[in-house]
Amino acid sequence: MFEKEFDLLEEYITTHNLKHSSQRNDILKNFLKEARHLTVEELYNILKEKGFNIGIATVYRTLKLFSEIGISKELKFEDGISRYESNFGISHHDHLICLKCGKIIEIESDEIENLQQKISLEHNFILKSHKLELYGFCKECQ
Amino acid sequence: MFEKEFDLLEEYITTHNLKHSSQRNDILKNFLKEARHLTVEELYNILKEKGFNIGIATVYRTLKLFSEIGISKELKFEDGISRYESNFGISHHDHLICLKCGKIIEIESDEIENLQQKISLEHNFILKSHKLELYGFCKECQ
DNA sequence: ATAATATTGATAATTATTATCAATTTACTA
DNA sequence: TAGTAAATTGATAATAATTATCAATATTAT
Ligand SMILES: [Mn+2]
Ligand SMILES: [Mn+2]
Ligand SMILES: [Zn+2]
Ligand SMILES: [Zn+2]
Repeated sequence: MFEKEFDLLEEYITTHNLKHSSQRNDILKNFLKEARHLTVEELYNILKEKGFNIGIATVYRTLKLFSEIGISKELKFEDGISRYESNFGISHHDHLICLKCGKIIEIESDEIENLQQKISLEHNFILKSHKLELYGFCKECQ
Repeated sequence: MFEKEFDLLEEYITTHNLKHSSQRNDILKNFLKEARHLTVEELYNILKEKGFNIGIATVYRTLKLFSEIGISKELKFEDGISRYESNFGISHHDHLICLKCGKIIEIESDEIENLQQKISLEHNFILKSHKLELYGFCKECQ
C-alpha cells in the first residue's frame, strides 16, 4: 500500500543524503490512510491514539518535508491553520468549504482554470499558482 | 472628502450608542487617503510618521470596526497577515499578486463569478463568499 | 459640573508555528 | 562488529500577529 509515496520519500532520502526513520514512515502511512485536509494537531492526535509516541514537532517537520517532496500539499483556508492533503497522483483541484459543518468538497473545473489563465494574460501576468475557495453551506447544513 | 464613509461611521456610532473619538476619525481619513491593501502595521507607521500618537491596538480595533461597518474589507493573502482595503462603493473584485514585488492588481470577472455560482449549484451548495487569488509575476518582474 | 460609559494605549495573553539543542538513531567505514 | 560522523527526534523556548485586559482618559447626557 502507498508504494509510490514511499518510493518518492526513498528517492528524496537518497538524493539528499538523509537517513531513514521509523517516525517518518509511521507518519507517512497514517497520513495517507486518514482523511484529507487534516491539521498537524489532528494527525498528531490520531497517531497518539494509535499508540505512536511521536512528538508534535516531528509531525510539523515531516508534513513540511512531504510537501517539499510533493507527497503532500499544504493548504490554508480562512482560519489560517495549515492543513495537508495527499498530493501525489492527484490532479489540481479547488475547494468548497461549508461554514457550518466544515465539510470540504473538492472540485475540478477546466473552465475556471482557463479563465484564470486568460485574465492573467490580459494583465501581462505570468500565472504561477492560484487559490480558489468557495465558502457557503453544504446540502446537509442549509 | 470621504463624506460617505464618515456618514457610515456616524450612523454606526449613533445606532450602537458609541461615542466619537478623534483617533477613529484620524484613522479613517488616513486609511482612505493611503494605498489599498495596507497592513495594520503599515497604516500605524504612516500615522506615526505624520505625527499622530495612536496606539497600535487602536489601529487594530478600528480597522476591525470599519470592516464590521462595511467601510473596509479585510483580506488575507498567502503570508497570512491581515490587509485592509476601502470597500464602500467599491464592487467585488479578486486579486493578482506578484510574487516578486508584491504588487496587487485588482480584477473583475463576471465570467468567473458565474462559473463559481454554477459549480456551487451543481454541488447543492449555497455560496456565501469566495476567495480567488492569482499568484505570479507582474509585467515588470518577469 | 457630575455621572455613566465608551475609548484608548500599554502591555499581557494567546496560539500556531519554527528554532534550538542535547540525546538518540542511522549508516558508513575500518 | 565497533567506532564515528551526521541526521533525527522531542522537549521546550522563541517568534509573531492578533486579541484581551484594565487603569486612565475622553465623551455624552443630564
Ligand atoms: Mn483537496
Ligand atoms: Mn482589492
Ligand atoms: Zn455543512
Ligand atoms: Zn512584480
